[in-house]
Amino acid sequence: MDQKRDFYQDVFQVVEQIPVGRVTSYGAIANYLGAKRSSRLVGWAMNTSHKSTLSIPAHRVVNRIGLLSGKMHFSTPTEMEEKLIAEGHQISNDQIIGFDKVFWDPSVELTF
DNA sequence: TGAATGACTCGAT
DNA sequence: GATCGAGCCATTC
Repeated sequence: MDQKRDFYQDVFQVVEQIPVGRVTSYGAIANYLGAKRSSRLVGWAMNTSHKSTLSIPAHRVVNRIGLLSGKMHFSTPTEMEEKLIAEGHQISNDQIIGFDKVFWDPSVELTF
């Protein structure tokens, strides 16, 4: 399992690379890792990230439509949108407004 | 060991 | 254009 942990480490590293005021999607991270089909694993990585001592800005990671699908996994269901709002984002109906504008694609920004 | 689940995504109807 | 179903990979019970 330790080897599999590297996958999480990579996910965490990518999430930490997300600049403030920008967000990305699980599929984008999975695609960057070369496994866009493993988007679910990214979600699991976020779940495990909460256990990690590292502070993973999981609130900057949403599904492909900018919906806060994982807000319910935070300490409080509103913590995710609260943090996003604190970074200057606008949330409407648990969805990020202008998601296309704030979308941050690691495979493009990091120019792998 | 086997089966079920999950913070997703894409394709088909 | 919108809705429904199947797929994929790793972890957990």
